[in-house]
Amino acid sequence: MVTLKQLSKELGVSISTVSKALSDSFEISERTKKKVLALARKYNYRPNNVAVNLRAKSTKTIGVIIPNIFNHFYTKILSGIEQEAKRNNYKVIVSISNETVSSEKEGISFFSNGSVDGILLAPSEETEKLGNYKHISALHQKEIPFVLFDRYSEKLNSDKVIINDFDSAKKTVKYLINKGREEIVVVSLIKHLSVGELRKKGAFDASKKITLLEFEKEEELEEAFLKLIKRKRIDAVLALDELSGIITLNIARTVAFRIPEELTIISFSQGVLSEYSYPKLSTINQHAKEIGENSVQLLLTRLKNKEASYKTRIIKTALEIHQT
Amino acid sequence: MVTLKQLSKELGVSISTVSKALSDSFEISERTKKKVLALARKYNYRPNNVAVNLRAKSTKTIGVIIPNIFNHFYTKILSGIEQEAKRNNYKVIVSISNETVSSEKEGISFFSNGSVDGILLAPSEETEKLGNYKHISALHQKEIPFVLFDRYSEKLNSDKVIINDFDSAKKTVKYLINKGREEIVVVSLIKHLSVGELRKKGAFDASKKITLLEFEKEEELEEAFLKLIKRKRIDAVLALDELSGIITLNIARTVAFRIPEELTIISFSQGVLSEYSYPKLSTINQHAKEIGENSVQLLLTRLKNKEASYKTRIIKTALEIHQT
DNA sequence: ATGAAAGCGCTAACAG
DNA sequence: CTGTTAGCGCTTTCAT
Repeated sequence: MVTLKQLSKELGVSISTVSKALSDSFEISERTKKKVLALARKYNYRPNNVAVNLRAKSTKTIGVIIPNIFNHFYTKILSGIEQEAKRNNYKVIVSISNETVSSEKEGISFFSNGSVDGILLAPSEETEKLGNYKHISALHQKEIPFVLFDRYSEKLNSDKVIINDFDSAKKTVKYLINKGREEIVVVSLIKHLSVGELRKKGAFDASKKITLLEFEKEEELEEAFLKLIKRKRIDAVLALDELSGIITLNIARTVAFRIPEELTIISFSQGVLSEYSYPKLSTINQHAKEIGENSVQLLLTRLKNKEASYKTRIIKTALEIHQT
Repeated sequence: MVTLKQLSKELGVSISTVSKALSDSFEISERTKKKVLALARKYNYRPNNVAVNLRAKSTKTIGVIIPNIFNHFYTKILSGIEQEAKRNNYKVIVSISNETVSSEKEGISFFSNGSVDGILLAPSEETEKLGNYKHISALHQKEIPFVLFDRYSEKLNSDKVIINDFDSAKKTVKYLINKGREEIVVVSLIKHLSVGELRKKGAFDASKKITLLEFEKEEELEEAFLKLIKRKRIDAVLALDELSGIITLNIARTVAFRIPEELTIISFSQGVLSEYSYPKLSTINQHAKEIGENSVQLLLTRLKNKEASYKTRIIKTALEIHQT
């Protein structure tokens, strides 16, 4: 990489003259500017980012800690983050926690050395399970601004971007009841997540008369659901996560349920899974991309004003019913 | 963030003493080391990464340009990259090209200012379509090492990590023939990708008697495949990409094909889609994670020795047949 | 209109 | 064993 020093030497002017010329300073004569610009272009000069960062004491980089990159929901959030960051001339560094506390800590420490201006973070499942958020709140001491997205805790004081899980589940159950569905089953594989808890509460807030199937492992859910539908007539399923939705769908089909005529399945999701399932699953779309975009916006706002009070943005969900 | 300067001031020693003490230099007395370490811990001192980078003229960061983050295949590669990078104490910056030349160029220029030590890149679909790789080979002039993964071109001289697409397709068709399948259909939605071309050639190299359905849009493929199976008996499908596989599967089921008894479907894939399809699709697993890991390894090797000749690593595929 | 010098935070060669 | 100094590449203040 060519540097200001090299350019200045070749042009026989000082480094500062070259620097000023390149930033089109009024202090520099047109003639010199032309000369400098020409040579800079010839060598494809680009200011060394690291040096600029050191000088500016800012990196124009956002660190993202994401629990799981195989989950299409987070992938969409990441895409929203990346786009919004780029739009604001920020770079994005990614660290994947794989739902473990240890990787999450690693990621945080990875970012806590001036590599990033701020952090976007969705706590790992393990973190939520243990309820220990000290490694995250430690960012406050380090004065590294951060924004939580999707998952959060009352224990954590910070900006956050979330969806209205409680309301979404409640509204969906109400919708099912309105449609005349009477035997509603709620299935879930995300027992340990804060969002799972909220959705469950929302569903039960709409109706006490709900059967709950909540498990940690896919096979357990499969077994339980199969047993249930053999024993009892049901006509609606609300899946609190996409995987539960797909599993329920596939099992219902093996026992020849007509879907959605005999059995309505609605699933929280943002996935390819539901899109390419057969038949297409009805979903509660979580607008993942907007979650990502809003997280970036909140963080950039925070970077501009570190003293402002913490803000929460709630991204609305949309119920998408597929009749086919 | 606390700096060496601040520590040195509080301790009443010089900056370099603090620096040396923290790196456990033999030049420093045990007593001083203890004192320094204690204060450093108290303030949670971490060397400023940007300053270290400037000094070291290396960023310990890898830039990744990925065509599409919604494709599970690339997501897995990214995960492999991230893990292998972390294992070697490198950070990962991500830029998503969305299969467009313009975003790809943006990404490259984004990285070409000293932000990264090297680049990992899978060219966008548009780039492959246009056959113009100048913006990529320009990295050679800029002396930024890069490694291509998954997609590549003869026009590009570089390290690369690829799968043996030609052989995999060929072997799969042979497998089908061995199993007594006679009417084989090859379906594809990745006409414009170099890998699509290779897979197609491989399939035809195993048998000339193949029906080819190749389209750009999902609907076109759906229509054509439906028409075909109504007109003619077929007993095997090789899908060159996962989407084609799923679409074929869903259509075959609407017309009540028994799968895999009557119709074998095998698909190139690395997806959740095939895993949670019903019935489970048989797949040609591309070991995406290994592609990611190998890309990082090749790049790090290159960083150590910029003069070595270019290497190509071929990641083997595995045929995974599901009987259910 | 141009240049010299300082300083961002760090490391390391050199001096004492 | 500790300190001084230089320099990574850049921007900016302050001379000239």
